[in-house]
Amino acid sequence: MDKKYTIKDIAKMAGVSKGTVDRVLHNRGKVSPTALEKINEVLNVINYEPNLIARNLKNTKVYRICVLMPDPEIDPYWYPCVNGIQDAITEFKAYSVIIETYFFNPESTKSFLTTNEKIIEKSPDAVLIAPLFHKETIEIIKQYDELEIIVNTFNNQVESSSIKSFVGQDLYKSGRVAASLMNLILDQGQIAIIHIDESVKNAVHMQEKEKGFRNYFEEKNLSDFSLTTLKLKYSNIDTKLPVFLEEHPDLKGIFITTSKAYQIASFLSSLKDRKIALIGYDLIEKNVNFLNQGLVHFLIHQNQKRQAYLGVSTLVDHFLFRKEIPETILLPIDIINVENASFYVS
Amino acid sequence: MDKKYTIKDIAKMAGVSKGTVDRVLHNRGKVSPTALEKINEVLNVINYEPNLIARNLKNTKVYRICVLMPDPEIDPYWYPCVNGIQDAITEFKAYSVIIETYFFNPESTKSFLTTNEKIIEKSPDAVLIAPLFHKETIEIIKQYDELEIIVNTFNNQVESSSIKSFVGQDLYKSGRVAASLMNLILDQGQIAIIHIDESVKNAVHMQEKEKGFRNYFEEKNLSDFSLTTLKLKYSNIDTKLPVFLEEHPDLKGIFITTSKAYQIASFLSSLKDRKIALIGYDLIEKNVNFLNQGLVHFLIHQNQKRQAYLGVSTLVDHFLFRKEIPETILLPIDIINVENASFYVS
DNA sequence: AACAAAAATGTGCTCGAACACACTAAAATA
DNA sequence: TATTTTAGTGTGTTCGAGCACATTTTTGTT
Repeated sequence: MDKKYTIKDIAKMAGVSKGTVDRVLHNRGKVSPTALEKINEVLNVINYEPNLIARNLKNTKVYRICVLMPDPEIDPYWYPCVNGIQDAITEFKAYSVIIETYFFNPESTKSFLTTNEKIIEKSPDAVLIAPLFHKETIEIIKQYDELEIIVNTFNNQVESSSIKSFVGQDLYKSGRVAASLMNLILDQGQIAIIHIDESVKNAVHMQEKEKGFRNYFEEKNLSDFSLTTLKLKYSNIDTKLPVFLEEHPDLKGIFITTSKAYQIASFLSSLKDRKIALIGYDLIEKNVNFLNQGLVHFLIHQNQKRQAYLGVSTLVDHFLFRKEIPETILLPIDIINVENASFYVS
Repeated sequence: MDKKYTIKDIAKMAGVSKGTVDRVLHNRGKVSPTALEKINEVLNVINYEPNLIARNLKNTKVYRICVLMPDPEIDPYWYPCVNGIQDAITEFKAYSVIIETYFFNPESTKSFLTTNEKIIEKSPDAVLIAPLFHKETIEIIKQYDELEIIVNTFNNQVESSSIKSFVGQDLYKSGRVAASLMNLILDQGQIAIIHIDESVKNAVHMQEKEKGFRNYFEEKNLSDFSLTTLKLKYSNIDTKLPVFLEEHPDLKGIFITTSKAYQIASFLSSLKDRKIALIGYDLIEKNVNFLNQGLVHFLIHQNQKRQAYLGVSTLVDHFLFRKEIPETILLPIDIINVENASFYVS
C-alpha cells in the first residue's frame, strides 16, 4: 500500500530486467507474451506510479513559453495579469521553463502583429495570447499551427481549432449576474448600460455582457425597468454624461461593462442630489475606492491575474508533467461588495 | 539569461570542483577564501536556481501526511473536504508523499481522541486537523509538538503557537457580508439569526457569524430592522419554527449560520403566504436546489474543498519544495446567488 | 546442422543535487 | 626532519526513468 514502487522493483518481482518492464510500460513492443504476462500480473497487484521527478530529470529540454498581452502602461486593466505571470515565473523558476512576456499596444493592430513576430523569432514551444484583435489573431494562429507551437488564449475568446485552450469568464453570464444584483438594488426605473472604452477592440466583450444583462430583465419580465445603452470614451464623459443624465431623469442604475466604473463614479460623486446604483467590473484600485465610499455597489471580479496564471501554468504542467491542457477554464463570476472586497485584492 | 545553470557549470566557470561549489552553496565550510571569492563572483553574475527535480530525486524519504476530520457520512458538510484531499492525493501521487484521511465522529470528543491516537501510531511527518473540539485539540497538539510533528488546521481556528498554519475563513466578516446582502434585499422588518446544529461544537463558529451580522446593522444604525436569535435542532424545526414564525409576524429575513439553510427553506416552501428572504452557507446540493427555486437568496461559499486542499498542499510544498508554510490563509468570502452558483459547484 | 536474421532481453549510461569519502597540500607537532 | 593533524579540494555514487546499445535467445533458411 504505502511503498512507492519503482521500475526496478517491478522488474525484480516479475523476474525480468528493468528494460523489459520499461518496454511494457511504454508499449514499445519487442516483448514476449510470457514476459508481458508476468509483468502485467505484477502491475495488477501493485499500483505503479512513475516518479515524475526522475522522469523529468532526464529531460534536459528547456521549454519556452511566451506571453503576448497588452501593455499595462497603456491600459492598467492588464496589470493583474503581469502579477499572475510573475507568480508563475516564481513558481516554476526552478524547472526547465522560460516564461517571457511581450507587450503590445492595445490600440494598434500593427503593434499586435509586430510584437507577435518577435515571439515567433524566439521559436517558443507555446504561446499564451490575449487575442484582442479577432481577425489578426486568426492570421497569426495559422502561423503557430504550421510551426507546431501550442497556442493558449485568455481573457478574449476566439474560436479556432488551432487554439488548445482558453481561460476566461462567461461574459454573458456575468452580465446576468450584474442584472440580478441590479434587480436587487432597485425596484424600478431606468437603467443605463454604459460601455466606456477608447477603442472598438473590446466590442464583443461589452456586447456579450450587455446581452446577458438585458436577457435577465427580459426573461424575468421586469417591465418596471427600462434599459438604455450608452457608449462613451474617456475624453467625452464630461460632455456626454451630463446630457444623458438630464435626458434620463428617472435613471436609477448604471451597469458599466468595462473596468472604467470609477470614471462614472467620479463624475456622479459631484452630483449630490442623485442616487444612482453602480455596478461595474474589476477590482482595480480606483474602483475599490469608490466601492468603499459607497458610490459603487458591486464589482464583478474577472480575476485577470488568475486567468494569466492558469494560462501559463497549464502549459507548464503539460510540458513538465504531461498533464492534459483543459480546453476551456471558466473562472467563477465573483460578486464583490464593500464587505468582501479585501479578500480578493492582492 | 536563458540557460539554467547547474553546479557543474558554476564549478567550471569558477575553476573549481562541484564539491567546492556545493560547500559554498550550503555554507558547509571548509572552503578557502580564494575559492569562495571565485565562486561568489560567478554566482553574482549568473542567476543560479537549484534544479528542484534533481534535488528531490535524491531524497528517498516518503513523507506521511495524515488528515483528521469529521466523518462526512455523519455530517455531509465535510464531503467537499474529502474531494479536496482527493485532489491533493491525485496531484501528488507521483511524489514521495502519502496522504491518509482519518474520520472521527463530530458528535464525540472520544472519537476525536481515539482516531487521533491511530494517527500518532502511524508517526506521520505532519497532520492536518479540523479542530472541532477546542480543549481536546490543545491537548493533542502538545503531543504532536513533542513528537515534532507539524500541525496544520483548517475550518476551525484554534490559537496555539504549536500550530503551523490555519486555512479557513474570517467568520465575523462573512457574517457582515451576509448582513450587507440582507440589507440590500430588505428595507425594514424583523430578521432572525438561526443556528441549526445538532451539537454545541460549532458554537464559536456560529457566534462569530452572528456577531459580524449584528455588528453590520449596529454600525450602520439601521434602526428599521430588529434582530432576533433562534437556536434550532433538526429534530425540533417542525415544532419550534412555526411557533417562532407566528410570534414574529413581521419576519422578513432569516440568516442561517450553518449549512442547513435547506431545512428552513424546505419548511418555508410549504407556506405560500409569507415571503421571507433566506441567506445561508455552503453550496451543498440541497441548498443550491432551493437557491435555484428562488427560496434561498444568497449562499456564502466557505469553500471547504479548497480549505482542505490547501491545508494538504502547503504541507507537500513544504516537504518537497522547501516552501514556507503560510501562517494563515483566509479564503475569500464568495457571494453566491442563482446566477453564478454553477461556477462554484464542482 | 550451420548459420543468418529477427526477436527478446539485459546492461549501462544520463540527467543535477547532495553528500560520503578519498585525496592533496599546507600547517602543527614531536 | 619525520610524522600527524587539519584545512581544503576533488571524485564517485546515489536517486528513478528513459533510452541507446549490447547481448542472448529464438526462429527461419539453406
